[in-house]
Amino acid sequence: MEGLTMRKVADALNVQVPSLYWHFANKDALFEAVADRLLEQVATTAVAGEKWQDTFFRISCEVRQALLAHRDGARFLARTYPLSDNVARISSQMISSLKAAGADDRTATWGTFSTLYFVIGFTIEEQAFAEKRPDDIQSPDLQSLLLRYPVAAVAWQRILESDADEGFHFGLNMSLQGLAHRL
Amino acid sequence: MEGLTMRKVADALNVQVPSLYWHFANKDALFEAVADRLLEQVATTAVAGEKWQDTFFRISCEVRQALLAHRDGARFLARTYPLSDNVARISSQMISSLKAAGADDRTATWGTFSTLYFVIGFTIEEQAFAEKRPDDIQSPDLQSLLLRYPVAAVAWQRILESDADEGFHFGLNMSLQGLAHRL
DNA sequence: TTTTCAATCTAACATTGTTAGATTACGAGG
DNA sequence: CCTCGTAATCTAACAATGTTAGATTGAAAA
Repeated sequence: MEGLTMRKVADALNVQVPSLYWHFANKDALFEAVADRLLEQVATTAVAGEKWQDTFFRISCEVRQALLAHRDGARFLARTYPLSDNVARISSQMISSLKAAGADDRTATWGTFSTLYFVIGFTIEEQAFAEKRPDDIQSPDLQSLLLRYPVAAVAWQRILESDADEGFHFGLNMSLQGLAHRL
Repeated sequence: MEGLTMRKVADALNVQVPSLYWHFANKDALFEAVADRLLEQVATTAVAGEKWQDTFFRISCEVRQALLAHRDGARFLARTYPLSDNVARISSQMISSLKAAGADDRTATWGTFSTLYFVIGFTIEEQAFAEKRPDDIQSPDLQSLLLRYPVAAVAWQRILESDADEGFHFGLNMSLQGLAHRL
């Protein structure tokens, strides 16, 4: 993320840097557009008659995969609150599927966004962890930390050894069950 | 976040810039330390005999408040995966409270971190939204977006008008109920 | 008194985001 | 065919940033 500079973008486009400022007000605006592009292929087709749990599960996985597909993808999305076409389309599909199952406005809205907040939060940490250099993992500071917090040490070992999908599916199903409890 | 430069840190400490590099390898390392400091006051006292739901609720609120207390607090935390004292203490308390209620290792670990992922994801968006300039809210582009996605428009209006606490409590209780379903 | 070393300093460098203003390309109107 | 306007790019430069090399301080240890 720190490596994506206006000059590198311009080089990739075979163009000089100031030309970018004709199309985007500043670097933030360009980054916002980049972040939004990540979600372009998510929830492009609505599946008729699908159970809301399946809709939520499918779209959540799509969002996660879309963010994982590019380095720092999740952090790009977290930079700005996106009131964009893509976010509107994605959230509309989720909200509609909940309403079709009888949810009221409040439950549909917060149920949808709470689920998305988990997805984003999880993927940020997943990606930050995946890009973490492994030499930090075995530093003496960390070893002493594990000794002082044995409960956390066990949890971290589990996180290290297990598939990331497992944690994601656990948390996602947890959210869905909590949401089902409201319906 | 973009405004926090090494020079401003040095100025605030009445010190020249290169002195900072004696204490931190680079800007990233300093930022990591800053992010960790945000969580210093969270979960400092364990409440004996507390129900795990109350522990989760209390610590989650403390984390959110700690991040909201400083500009871009949540984004600072999201920059790096923190294997720190503070995170170990916080997660240990949550995991222990779940195990005391009979949860197995897997449920305790992923239940704790899934809840924290929601807290972080929610707070990132809450903070990004709060610092968004209001002139963007009424742009013609956004107005056309609301017309094209009426379902999302209703949801956004609800989010705009409602207290942020309401959404946070909804999502948090949703997670806790989903987690209770596993026990 | 000398030595050592943690901590700070001065000076400089390459890179970054951004702006001002000149230049090109090209379709519309006379 | 010429002219004009404007979308889009360019050249040149600026201030600010992260970072490093190497000199200097100050005080505790030998």
